[in-house]
Amino acid sequence: MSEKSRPLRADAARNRARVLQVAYETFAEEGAGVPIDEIARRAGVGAGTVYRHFPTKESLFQAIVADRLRQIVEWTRAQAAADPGEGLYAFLFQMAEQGATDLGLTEAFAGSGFDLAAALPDAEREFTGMMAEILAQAQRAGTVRPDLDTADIKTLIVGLQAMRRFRGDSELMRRVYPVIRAGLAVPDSAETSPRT
Amino acid sequence: MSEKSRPLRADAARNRARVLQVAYETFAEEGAGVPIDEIARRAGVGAGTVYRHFPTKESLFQAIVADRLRQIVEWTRAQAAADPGEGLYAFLFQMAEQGATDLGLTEAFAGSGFDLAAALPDAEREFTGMMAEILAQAQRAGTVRPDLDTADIKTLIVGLQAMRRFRGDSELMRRVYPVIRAGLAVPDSAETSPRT
DNA sequence: ATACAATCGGGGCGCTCGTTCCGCTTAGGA
DNA sequence: TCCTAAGCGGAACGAGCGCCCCGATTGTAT
Repeated sequence: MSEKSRPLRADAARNRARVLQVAYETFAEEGAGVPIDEIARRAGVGAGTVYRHFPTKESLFQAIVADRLRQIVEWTRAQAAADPGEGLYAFLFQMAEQGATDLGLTEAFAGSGFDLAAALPDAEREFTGMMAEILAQAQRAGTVRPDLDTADIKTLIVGLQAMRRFRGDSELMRRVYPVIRAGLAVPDSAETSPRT
Repeated sequence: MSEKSRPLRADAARNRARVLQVAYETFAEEGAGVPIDEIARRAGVGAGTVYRHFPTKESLFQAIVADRLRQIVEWTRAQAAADPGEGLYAFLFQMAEQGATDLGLTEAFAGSGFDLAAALPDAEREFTGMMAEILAQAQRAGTVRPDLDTADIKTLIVGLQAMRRFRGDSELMRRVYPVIRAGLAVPDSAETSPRT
């Protein structure tokens, strides 16, 4: 519908790109709660300039999250193509690491005052579709227990990101990741859970 | 130092108790971000009354978290005494369920703008001590892998609470809890983690 | 019943933050 | 170079919220 109606003046295009870049970094560092003024200041523009390009703070945040999701889908597909059995694990632990570096994405994922599926239905659909693919791949390869679906994976991502954010350093990798990995592996015998 | 300097008037004592109770429920429902006015309204008092009993919003929140931690320590010790091997799991999944019902506690635990150890050093110490006990118990009983410490358990709690909050219903129990349980169990062979 | 101090309530101050407005600046075609 | 409209910045507005203040109220000792 609203393609490039007019070519956008050179300085305006420059500012828009700069705002996007700075907003990405700032949301990653500070989360969705950061004031627009802070983003404007870091970008070296006035608040009005931000609002000319993005009608609300929410829309700016959404634009960045959508872009981020697209990057992750692309990265993950490449990983899964290289090693189908490991793709799901690579994806999972990559998402966990995002918890340490990208607070905005983590919040968007955990649904802290932001409904991903409602705000970005297309991006969410593609993301979930990609998850379904690599999960099925891993299950076919026998590296992940078969009684899990994409909703479970999403839940684990939210948990892993929270853990990663809680623990600042890579201790998480050395201790908790193996626990999760062991939990996701196909159980040896018939029983899925030891008790109850 | 500041014991009961004076007996506190009857209506004042009543209001104080009412504020505490209502604040507990409100923080649990809405999280630490809820306005003091909302708590005052629900308690049927003025905002000034809240501030006479608790000098800051933060101090009210702390009082409630401290109380909550004490309850959990007590409950968990009883569970662990009944079944040493299961105590750690009972504790872990109980904490996860708190994620669904007590947002305030979850935030305090995850450190969302609240440093538990700094704000309530005594309560935090007792809580961590209790965790060390039941973890050692479970490891002695052979139900939990030995290469984990209390920091790992805290990390898992943060993750589990985030997951429980993300998923509204008890699906979590049926799918994700067994994964965590399987991950925490003592590995069959020598290897702790399959790869890398 | 009376008096007085403890307590109460809620309006108000000060600050933060999202969003808007408008007079000034400047890109870029003629 | 000149003109015009696109674009700019940041002051300002309104809403939300923590916390304080003070005149009105009420428990309680006498």
